Amino acid sequence: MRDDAYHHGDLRRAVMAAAVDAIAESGPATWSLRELARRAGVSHAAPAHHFGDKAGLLTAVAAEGYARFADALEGAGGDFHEVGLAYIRFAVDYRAYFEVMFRPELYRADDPEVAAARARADAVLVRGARSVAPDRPAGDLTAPIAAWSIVHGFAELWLRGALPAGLGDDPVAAAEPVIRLLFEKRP
Amino acid sequence: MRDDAYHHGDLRRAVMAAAVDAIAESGPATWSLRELARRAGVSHAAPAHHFGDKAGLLTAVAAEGYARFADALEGAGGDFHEVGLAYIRFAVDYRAYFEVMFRPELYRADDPEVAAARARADAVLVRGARSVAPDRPAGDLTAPIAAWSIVHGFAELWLRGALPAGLGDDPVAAAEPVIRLLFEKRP
DNA sequence: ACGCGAACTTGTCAATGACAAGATAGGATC
DNA sequence: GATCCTATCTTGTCATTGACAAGTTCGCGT
Repeated sequence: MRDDAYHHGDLRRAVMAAAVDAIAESGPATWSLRELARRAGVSHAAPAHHFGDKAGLLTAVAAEGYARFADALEGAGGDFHEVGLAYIRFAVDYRAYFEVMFRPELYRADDPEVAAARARADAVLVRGARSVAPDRPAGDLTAPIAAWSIVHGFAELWLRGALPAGLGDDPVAAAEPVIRLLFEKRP
Repeated sequence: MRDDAYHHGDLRRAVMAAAVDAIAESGPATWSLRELARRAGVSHAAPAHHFGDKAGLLTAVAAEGYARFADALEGAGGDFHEVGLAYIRFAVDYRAYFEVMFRPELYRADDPEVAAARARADAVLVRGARSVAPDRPAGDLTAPIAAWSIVHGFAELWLRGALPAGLGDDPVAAAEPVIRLLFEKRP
């Protein structure tokens, strides 16, 4: 509100945004709470009030990440081909969230808000992955796991810069034929 | 050698082993150089002599990891089905190495020793992955990337504990049908 | 015997995460 | 309008850490 405000106005959101920026720039371990506080123009202990400690901040990031992730997957349609592309698009567009989400040692994975959003995302994956191999029995998790693995692996490898050059700069386009390989009709 | 030895004897190896243990226990960020020094019974600055700084130690871990990784893949036979299972077996058995290797922001990825071992592993992957879709032209990277993605994704998800229960406790056995799904003959 | 370099120690500094205790604002209640 | 009250933020402090500098010890070659 005011420049010299004792109350920042929306410190929680400001610190989270700064954290996401910092993580996207250089990973989830190169910044400090104190640096985020400086960026937000508050004292070094102000973030602790909202998040408790560093793990608390990362828990909040993971919770928001899983919520956005579930939204993205739910909005992608029932076919896994599209769910898979949405998975990869999320990983690239919301890289910071994605990197935190799949590093449970960084935050409190048993946080109820995190668990709920994560369950929502998992449901989309299991449901959508049936289309990979519709002939398999319902209890067989082979196809969902194969589908999940291939999109997750592609996303991780892309983010790490491990994939060979020559794929272009659009990860979703590059992933499209890769995912299709798993979907091709079988005899 | 001697208990009160000024020279530890093999500090480099001792610190590396302690680091690998610590990383396997609780990730690549929860320990400190000083703690490793304490475990090895040396002063807080002794590790720096061998590794320079923390990134130097992690670079050494990554280099040794990639070397062992390349050995494991090369010894798995030419068929990608077996290479893929070896990939997953390595990720689980040498979890600490694997987790560092695929986190280039933690170490100096341009280190020549790292780059050489990594190139060796990449070669096995590209060569072996041809068997996934032998009908594709040689320059087409779709099949290698699909194969790499599915095993890497499975390994990551397994390590993170993200996969549903009910798969048993043997990741290699659990991965076997998943990988086969990608290999099934197509019309 | 001697030097010389590698291996390790001691000492120090700024930065950090965590915590405790105090200050302030802005609304609720009377 | 005065008073309280609670969320929000500050100031101050402590142990720990990574990094660096300078000194010490060892063992090997000559």
